[in-house]
Amino acid sequence: MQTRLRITPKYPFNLNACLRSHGWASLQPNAYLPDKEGLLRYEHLPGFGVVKMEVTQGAKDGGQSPLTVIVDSATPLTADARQALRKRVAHMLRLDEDLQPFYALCQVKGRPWSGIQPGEGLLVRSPSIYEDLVKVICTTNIQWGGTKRMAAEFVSAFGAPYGGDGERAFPLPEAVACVRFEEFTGRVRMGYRAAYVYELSVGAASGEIDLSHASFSGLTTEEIRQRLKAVKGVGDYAAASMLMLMGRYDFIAVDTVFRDFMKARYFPTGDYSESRALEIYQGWGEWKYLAYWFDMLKFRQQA
DNA sequence: TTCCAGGGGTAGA
DNA sequence: TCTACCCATGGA
Repeated sequence: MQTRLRITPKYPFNLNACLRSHGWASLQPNAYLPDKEGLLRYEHLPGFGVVKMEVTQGAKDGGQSPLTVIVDSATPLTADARQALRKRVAHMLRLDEDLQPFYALCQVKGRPWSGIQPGEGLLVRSPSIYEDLVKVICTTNIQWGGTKRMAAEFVSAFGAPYGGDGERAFPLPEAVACVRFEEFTGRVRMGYRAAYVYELSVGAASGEIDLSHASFSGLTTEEIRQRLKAVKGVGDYAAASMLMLMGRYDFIAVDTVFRDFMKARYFPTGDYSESRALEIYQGWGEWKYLAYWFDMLKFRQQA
């Protein structure tokens, strides 16, 4: 059963540029479709089931060209499922996020930021905070290939299946919480991160850890940061990454990617220090992460 | 074989 | 608040 949904972006948006700008689009249950310049994902809609969806955009240069979502499901999409899916796609692609103040500041700051096309390079995220938290924990102290492997194993071991070909949606915390820790570590090789992901899943399933979007709305960035850091396995890097995914750009996630870029762009003589590196983006206020992110994207494009 | 990766928790100062 | 030390796992 196939359904086509059409979503017109409220602001300029370039799907392909967003999918290619960082790795989130290729972490299971997501996959980047290079030939279609689109996104494939298996999504679990509670009360309905698991669907397969492909998101593409008509115009290659983005703009406000409509997005097409082709949804495959075992039974016809209900009105509720259709609405839930629209909401999730919009959230994943940040279609409702107003970045006009950031783009205006970019024009003031000049190169390379003034060269940013609105809607390019935005960071794709997951429909749920739980999924992003698990994935961010799986980026810590490991190479990208390891993160992809862990996401794939986690989905394969605990995700709800779509059809019979092995494709699965991202697991719900309840699916993890209902097995013992020994079984969890036996099915997914996450190393010492396993304890963090398991504890997070048990807490989210029991309601002890509230990861609903609503529970974070209205909080200051610092309040959200403190809540995130209360999760075991989440330190400064992971909290900053999560804040970015949640649309708060006040903090920069300092990791090897940040350090390597800063050394290449601003400290080629080897006098790098973290505090001096962070000072460079101090004037960007609530847009520091995006300033750094686009600085890096433009630097890479140039290289 | 050794090092270290898109770090974080903990103990001790 | 800062620093050492330890943490599983796999790629280089």
